[in-house]
Amino acid sequence: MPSSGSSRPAIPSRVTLKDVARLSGVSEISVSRVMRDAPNISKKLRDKVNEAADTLGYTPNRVAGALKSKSSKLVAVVLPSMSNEVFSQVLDGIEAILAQHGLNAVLGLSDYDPERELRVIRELLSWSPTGIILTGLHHNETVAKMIAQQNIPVVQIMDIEGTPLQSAVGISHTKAARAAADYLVEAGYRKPAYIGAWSERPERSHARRIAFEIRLVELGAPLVTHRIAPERSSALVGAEVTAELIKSHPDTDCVFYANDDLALGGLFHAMSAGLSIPMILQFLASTGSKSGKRPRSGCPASKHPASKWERVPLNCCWRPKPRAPRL
Amino acid sequence: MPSSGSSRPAIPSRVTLKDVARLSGVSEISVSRVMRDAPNISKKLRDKVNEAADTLGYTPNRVAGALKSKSSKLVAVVLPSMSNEVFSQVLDGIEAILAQHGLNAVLGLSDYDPERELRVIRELLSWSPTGIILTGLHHNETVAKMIAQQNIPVVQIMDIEGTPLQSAVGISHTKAARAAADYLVEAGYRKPAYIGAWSERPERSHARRIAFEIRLVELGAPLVTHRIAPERSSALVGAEVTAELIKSHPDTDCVFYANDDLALGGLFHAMSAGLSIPMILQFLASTGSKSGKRPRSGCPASKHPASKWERVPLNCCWRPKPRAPRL
DNA sequence: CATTCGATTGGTAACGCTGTCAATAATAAT
DNA sequence: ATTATTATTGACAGCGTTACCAATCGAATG
Repeated sequence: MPSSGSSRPAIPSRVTLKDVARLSGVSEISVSRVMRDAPNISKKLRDKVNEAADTLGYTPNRVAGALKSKSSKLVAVVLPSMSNEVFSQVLDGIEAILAQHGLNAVLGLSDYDPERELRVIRELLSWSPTGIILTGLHHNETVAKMIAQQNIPVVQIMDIEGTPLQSAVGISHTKAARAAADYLVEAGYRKPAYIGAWSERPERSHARRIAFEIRLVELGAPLVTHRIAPERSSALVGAEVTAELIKSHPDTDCVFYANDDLALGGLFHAMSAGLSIPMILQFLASTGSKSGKRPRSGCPASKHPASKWERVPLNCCWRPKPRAPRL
Repeated sequence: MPSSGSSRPAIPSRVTLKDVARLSGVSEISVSRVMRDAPNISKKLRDKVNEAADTLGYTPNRVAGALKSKSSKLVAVVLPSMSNEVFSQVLDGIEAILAQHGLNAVLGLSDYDPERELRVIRELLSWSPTGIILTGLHHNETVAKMIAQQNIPVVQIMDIEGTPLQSAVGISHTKAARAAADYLVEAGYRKPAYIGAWSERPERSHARRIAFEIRLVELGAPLVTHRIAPERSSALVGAEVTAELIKSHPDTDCVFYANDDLALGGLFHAMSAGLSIPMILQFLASTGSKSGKRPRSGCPASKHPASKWERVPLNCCWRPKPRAPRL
């Protein structure tokens, strides 16, 4: 109990470093170091502090720490929306790894609106995150400048075709679409069609379709037709558009869907219309459990076997400090 | 540019209140008030400050604000996982409303593990969130105590059967299951089966099954059989279990699935096995676009028509201060 | 005209923690 | 033994903002 007034119940004001320091008879900074698991702490001190902290039920105040160190254990994650299954899986993966490093995700959704995305990024940056994850590679100058000011790592996901601000993790939508075209033609299909939705809003789907079409022409099996629904993608739209497409182009022998839910709808239509769907088994197989622990080699956050240490850029662990060059 | 050394490029250190105050010739606190859109600010002052802030490209440092005010514009959101479609939709909805109020979600995933949930909650609370959203009603004393210490609003979601810490938003899984039983029996089905997965890990599904079974007995159409797969739910599991169940109990005329992906798998199986599925259209219809703006009446964050104001508990807007009683 | 009350602005002191620098003990090197 | 190096601990000063209190100004009151 940090402060106990005698007159009345007293506000159980937050337990701070100071309280722990007082109880354990060491300096505040030492408590701070123990809590952060810094290197070069004697076991004796560590034990003393931990005991006091447990007794008081101390929880570090990350806000104060972030203010002083100008970097928090938060990672800004900016996604376009949660409606697309892809992004919930992405977020799941992000969170899993962040958690292993004691980091937390602060989420921002742009709803595919660049202006809104800008606002969201600005908002999230005001939390001094230790890094930021953006979706896509198309970000304007303002974004670049804002992020540069904070000097934090940026990872852009979902796309790798273009120039990333720093680093990009994703797939080449062009190559993916070409691979799909190759696969279909090799499998013997010659009358491919394409179904997209929401007017191809996320540019990535447009890039995919174009690459798909070009490759098909190269392979001598050009697209029979394509449909881009104006609505957002959904299983219902997928089913309806598929029905219409098959009806007006009965010679179509395969369909490339821009989205998983569109494909699902198409699948429903095909099944109920009695069409043969040779790939359904593959689909089912790929719908298997998405969970399971993903082991990941991280930096050894709590082991400091050697001598001199420094924070690594990600700020989540320590590494040996390079020996300073003598003059 | 807050500080520009003449000797070298100089670190473009963060633009702060002080810089804005200097440029606009007012006090720091006034700048702070303008940025927070506090009441009782003259238009002249507001304009001066805003202009200076724009010139400098000032962005408030939420971390500092949170430290001083002991409350941030973050809302802690603790969900079990992102693998279940339900939770990504829930998160989508949460984010949409929070964004309207200038709040941001900090995400924590418990992976259905109470111990891990505790860690995550502790972690998130260290950011002085302005509120916290938990999943389910079953939380132990420690959680209750930690939250009580911070004195913030708690919303528990997904379930309303039990005693919430403060408030709960969700459905009655018991009633839902009974309603499903009623519906099926009324629709003429008499040989119901049940399929669940992952050993009924989230207690809610267990509650649902029991209520379903009881109601079915009451209605004179007891469960033919049930299957609880040990693996996590997935379409593949749904398909396999359905196949097995139908084979061993061919008289089954309807199935209650614990999860949407299980049901999807069941649907696939049924379709490819040529079974009639009277409800597929309903399913398709319900898979429609999940997006769309959800209008919501919030508190008027930026209007202060009257005289004396104070922060409202949620800390996202102002309300008139009640007149202090005279002695 | 003096007084009151509310509207508007400013000054000061933290919030709780960690970066920086410094001091002391312990150990190894010469 | 003496010096160099490393391991370990501490003191101090803010980080950038806002709570709290005080001051000023104007208009309305009596």
